[in-house]
Amino acid sequence: MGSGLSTTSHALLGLLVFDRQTSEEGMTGYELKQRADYTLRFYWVSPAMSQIYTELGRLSGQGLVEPIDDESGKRPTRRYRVTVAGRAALDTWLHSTEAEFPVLKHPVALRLLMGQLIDPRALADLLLNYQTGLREHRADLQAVRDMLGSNRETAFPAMVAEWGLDYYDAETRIVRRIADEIARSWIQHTDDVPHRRPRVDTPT
Amino acid sequence: MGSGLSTTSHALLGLLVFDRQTSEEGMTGYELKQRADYTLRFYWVSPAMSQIYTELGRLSGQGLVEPIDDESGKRPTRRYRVTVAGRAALDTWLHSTEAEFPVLKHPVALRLLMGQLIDPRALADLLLNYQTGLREHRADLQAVRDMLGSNRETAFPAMVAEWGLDYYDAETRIVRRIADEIARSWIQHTDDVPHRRPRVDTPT
DNA sequence: TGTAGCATGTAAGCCGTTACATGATTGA
DNA sequence: TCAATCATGTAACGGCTTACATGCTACA
Repeated sequence: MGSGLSTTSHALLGLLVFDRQTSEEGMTGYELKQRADYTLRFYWVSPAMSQIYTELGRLSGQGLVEPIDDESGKRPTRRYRVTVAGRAALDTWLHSTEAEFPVLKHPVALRLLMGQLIDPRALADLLLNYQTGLREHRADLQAVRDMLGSNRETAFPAMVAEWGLDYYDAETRIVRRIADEIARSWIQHTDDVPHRRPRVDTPT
Repeated sequence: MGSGLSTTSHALLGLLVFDRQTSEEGMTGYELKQRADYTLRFYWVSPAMSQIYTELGRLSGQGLVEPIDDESGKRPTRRYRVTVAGRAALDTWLHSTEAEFPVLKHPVALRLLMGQLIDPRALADLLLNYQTGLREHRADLQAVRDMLGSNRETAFPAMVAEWGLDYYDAETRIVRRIADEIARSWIQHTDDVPHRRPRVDTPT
């Protein structure tokens, strides 16, 4: 990364730029975490609280964000605001670095790859659980999309939310098809499935 | 993780179980890396060589794989074979741990989220490059799928490869739609979008 | 009164990468 | 002979998580 900042740093910087949520200026680490949980997790990750504070410290050290000690509230908190340098750093990142190809870590597909070693019932459960997870995630993301409405300022976040929804829909269709396929072929040859009875003893 | 092994460890253990590629018994770290590059990267990650050797050392230490010093070839190499305990550990992992929900790190979606800050031309490039990447990845995965043929032993890997292909197809459709949408709305309001360098108003 | 949420951090440690180091074999 | 590929590792370090530590505020 040109400036020595990770993608996560830039993502947080981006959240900070699109502040507009409270009447206060800037955001606290806590608020940042909430925002990350709300949206960022669907396309990137939601860093741990400790990581947020660490990044904020780093960004602060580079002068990309500016801490404002806010005593006005019921309790003193530290808010962070993007500086001009921070805004410039984000622009540079957006315009002069290539976007890497997405990385997908898919434990369900990984297990299905070894489907031969999995008990048919466990396999069915695996896909069923995943379908449930998909429904839940989709619902959460739908709430995000609804919240965004349809005004010009939120057009891009809304677009990305819809992208995510489409992705979940596609994934749901594919998994349903696979589950059906497996169920069918299981019924057809319950006699010769090459599955060894799983020894559930502890290794070593 | 029950046994203290990472998902990556189990993934490598899985590759080792479905050995069947050379006449030799077991696989070298190098071969394992090739296999990971070939398939694993689509659903999980392909660890660095150094990481492969580290994992092999760890698995070896736990008695889950067994090193075989092979002097028969032109040059001595160390092959690794899954032990009975290793096979049991994989079974345990597959049957008694829940599969987490997939994690997607999507730099393109992340940038699109901040689309407002991106120059329209750079934005178009971003999506164009991604579409190229999708085509390339799809072609690589198609080759994997073709290689797998349609016999009983490769049914699961083939299923997962097709899943991946469907995913790339869905993604391609979505991105094309988004790119069109952006192009259309850009043409519609070229009046209120700065034509040259985007000096979007600084917050504050 | 006590629990959930707000709020901020430090420390230990894992997972994984890049860089470094080494050397043999194959084929243009 | 020179580059690419095969082959195996160690060292330094970054990014991120969990666990730990602290304390205030709202509310049931």
